[in-house]
Amino acid sequence: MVSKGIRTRQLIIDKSLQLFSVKGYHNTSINNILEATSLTKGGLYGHFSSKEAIWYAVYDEAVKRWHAVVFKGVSAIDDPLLRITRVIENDLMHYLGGHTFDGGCYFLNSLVELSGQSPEMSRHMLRGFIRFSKLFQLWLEEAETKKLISPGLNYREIANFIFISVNGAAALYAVVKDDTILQQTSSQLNHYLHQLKR
Amino acid sequence: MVSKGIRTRQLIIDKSLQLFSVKGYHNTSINNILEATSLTKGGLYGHFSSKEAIWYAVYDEAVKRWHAVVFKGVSAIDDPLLRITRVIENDLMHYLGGHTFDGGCYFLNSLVELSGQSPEMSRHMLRGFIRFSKLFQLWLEEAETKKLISPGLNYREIANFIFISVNGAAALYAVVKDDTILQQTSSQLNHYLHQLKR
DNA sequence: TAAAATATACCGAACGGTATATTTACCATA
DNA sequence: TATGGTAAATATACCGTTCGGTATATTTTA
Repeated sequence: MVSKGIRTRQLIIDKSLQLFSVKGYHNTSINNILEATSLTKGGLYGHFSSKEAIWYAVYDEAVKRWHAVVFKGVSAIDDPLLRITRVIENDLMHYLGGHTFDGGCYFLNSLVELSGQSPEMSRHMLRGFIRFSKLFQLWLEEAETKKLISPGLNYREIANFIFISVNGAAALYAVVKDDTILQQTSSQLNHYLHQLKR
Repeated sequence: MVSKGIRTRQLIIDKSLQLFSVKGYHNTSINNILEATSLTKGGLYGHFSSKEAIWYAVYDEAVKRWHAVVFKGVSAIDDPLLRITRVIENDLMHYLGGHTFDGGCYFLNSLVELSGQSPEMSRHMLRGFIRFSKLFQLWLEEAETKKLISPGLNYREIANFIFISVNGAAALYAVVKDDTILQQTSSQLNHYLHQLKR
């Protein structure tokens, strides 16, 4: 049995994650978190030294959940292009469409909210984004060596474009809350990837 | 000479627009606006009944400025596909890249921040987005009747995809602050549009 | 000089955070 | 298996500050 402290800490992270992704970081108050967790200040500040410390813990948790959804069944796929297709579909249909987080995409929300505010938190997220984009690049290069796509393409540009489109879809989906947005984006990116083939 | 009241009102809008787009709505306080405008509460609340009222006025002003940049020289273009290309380029290179607003794209920032918060403000923005997307659809239909693109395409899907990609680029550009993001997105969307041609 | 514009002083509430008191969980020992 | 001691976990009460907003006084404009 995991200790009570650990369980409470996880509860704070879980509830804060939902609150941050729905209301945003600044507009979520410590009191909101206390209400959601049925804790009091003592119970919370015994686990985290500040609101910002909660955010970092929440970020790690969010990455974990996102990763579990988006990379499900990917490693078993041989074709690097199919891997990309699968990741895009997982991200759009299962991560976003499956409402992994209530308020849409925690990462995009945090990114937009904090990009003009906290350089440190922004850089923290940016590193994650770049890693994601780099993975696409890697798979595209693998596709070229396997002669699956036309040679001489700009992989960084393509990878960034995919990443950008998926995030743009997340932004729009958060407002319209219409699954066709996700399906359409998935379909469009499929076509896009298909044109890269030789 | 325009009256002093009108000038002050405009000053409040101008400064708030910059603050909102950099810090976000919730994290911009009335005091921040007072500092930026060198006003006091009386001077501000004589022009606006609430912080939210300021937001709506700021939104209108932002639309006006965005419109002026994005549709510059567009009406003179006959080819509907070239009009789309031009709008995309204006949006990416001149609106975003020209730093029309200090903190990136005021619309995307507001959308993401308020989508889980204020249904009314969200709907207000959504209407603008839909109008923008509908314009692309209109131009795509025009392109079809002029036999410039392959028939039977899903214009709503294509229009949304363009819109999504441009907004995704805005999100990423706000953090990386690297113009190549804009150039790459522009280039990718150009290729994308090119493939629609018959 | 009347009206419009702005400043001043203040409101209750909520903010993030802390110091201290109290309760609860857990494990060694009986 | 029961119990006592102790550290971990949580609650309570409070801090100074800032929040959006208002009522009223003063100044400036026209």
